[in-house]
Amino acid sequence: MCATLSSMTERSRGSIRARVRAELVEEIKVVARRQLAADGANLSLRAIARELGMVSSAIYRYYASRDDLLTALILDAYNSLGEAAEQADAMRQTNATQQTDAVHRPSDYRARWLSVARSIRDWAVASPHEYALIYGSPVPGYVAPQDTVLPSIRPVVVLGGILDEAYKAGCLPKDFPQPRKKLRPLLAQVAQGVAPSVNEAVMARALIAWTELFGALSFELFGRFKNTITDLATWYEHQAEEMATFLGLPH
Amino acid sequence: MCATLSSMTERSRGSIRARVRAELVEEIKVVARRQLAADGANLSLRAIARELGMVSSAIYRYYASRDDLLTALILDAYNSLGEAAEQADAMRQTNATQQTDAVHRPSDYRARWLSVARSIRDWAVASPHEYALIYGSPVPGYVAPQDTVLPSIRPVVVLGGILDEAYKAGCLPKDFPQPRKKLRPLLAQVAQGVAPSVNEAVMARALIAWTELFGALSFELFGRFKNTITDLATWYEHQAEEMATFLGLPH
DNA sequence: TGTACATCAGTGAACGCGCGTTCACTGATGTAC
DNA sequence: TGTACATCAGTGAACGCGCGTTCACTGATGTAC
Repeated sequence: MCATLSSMTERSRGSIRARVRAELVEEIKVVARRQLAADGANLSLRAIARELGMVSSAIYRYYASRDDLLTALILDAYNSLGEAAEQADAMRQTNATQQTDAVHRPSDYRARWLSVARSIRDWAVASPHEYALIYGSPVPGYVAPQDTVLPSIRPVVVLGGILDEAYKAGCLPKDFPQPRKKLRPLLAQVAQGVAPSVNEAVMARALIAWTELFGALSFELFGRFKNTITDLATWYEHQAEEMATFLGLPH
Repeated sequence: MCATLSSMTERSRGSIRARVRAELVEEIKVVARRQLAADGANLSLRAIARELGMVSSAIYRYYASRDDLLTALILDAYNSLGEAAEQADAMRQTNATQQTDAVHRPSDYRARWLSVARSIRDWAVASPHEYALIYGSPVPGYVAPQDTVLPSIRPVVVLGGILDEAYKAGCLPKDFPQPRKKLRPLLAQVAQGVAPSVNEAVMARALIAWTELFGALSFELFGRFKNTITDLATWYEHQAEEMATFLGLPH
């Protein structure tokens, strides 16, 4: 592994080329994201190439097709949202730990829930077109490959983790209304991947809360609240709190 | 108003032409709707003309532009959903009235809520592309004209009406958590147009329930529950019930 | 250190297709006297 | 009832533009001896 100087030079030159390539791979996505803003998901390789001062066929050195580029954008969006949620929770968690010396107070779970919910909206408001890409109407003719599944559930995993811990700590009610029998095995399976110790009733409410938050973001970002609810940040905060209460997260 | 025979003949011939015209105005929309299914909101006048066996410029006898046609489709979608909701409520209401001779039982409001919620999903599942048109990501470059606003709130008005009556009949709790001060005037204004007698706290929960239901439909129709929740009808029903409870609608 | 070869980024032309919209026109249907 | 005129649906060509993708190519960068 210990390279000679000359081969080091060669390698670093090699890695320069690789780095330039990686930079262009990124820059194409940056330009593509900017185009999403103007034209929705109908992105045009030719327009991207134009903006980069390249010939349209040059894009094919970096992405095999338009759909490939779209997949890359979708993956990025999922991961960037997932990261935002994970970081928000990690920060909130360490803060809480510092304060009480690793003993969790019941109210921590609610604070973490709210903090993650907030981070999700912050991300969505900052990147509305990426939000539309992953949570808006599906792009006609485009089929998401299988490897978008894991990145796509990262935020659910974060929220699920909070509820899982809260449940294990005995901080969630156990008397939520039971969903119908038909639903229980389905909910149990979802719980297994997201909040393994939680029962079906809590899982059902978790999904409902999750659905509500994303419904709220879609309404906000797709302009359904124009001229009615104008203070959308406060309104979202209120919803996140109502949903925390709906889940039985203690104050 | 009593026309002579000859002028009758002329008029009926005239109205035949008008009827043929009206039929084509409709048929263009029918074909356009079918295309929405295949290509999303990027509908193509040329493709529509092709399917109708016309030349592309002939469409302009019926719609001034592509955007005009899109507006017509959006208006139709809103009205068709609005009608479905209104009818569902009207039917449920007359049934209940027949049974108890115009005296409303407290449980009627919950039944009406559930019935309208169900009708909204039924409509959405039957017309997924029209749903995407009005509740999916906005079409880039397209601005909805002002006259879509009224049709677009018809379902909210139906649900609002149910809550308004329930509230007046004293069937809804009055101790819901107060939203923050900042939100109250906004909520009061929404209530004024939809459920005038209801207070801000109930209005807030109504909006949350509404948001949840539409979030659920978007998740379902945009394929976010693939391979997880498979019995989507039952799952929606459960959500509608949880939201009815969230609103305090009595059993 | 220098030379011969391989890799790879980017070019430019082409293929074959799509689109919305305008415009002068033909010919049928409807109207007024 | 019959004729002269106006309305209107639909045509076909054209304008001016867009697109994704392929392919043979040039020339620079990197690699192996």
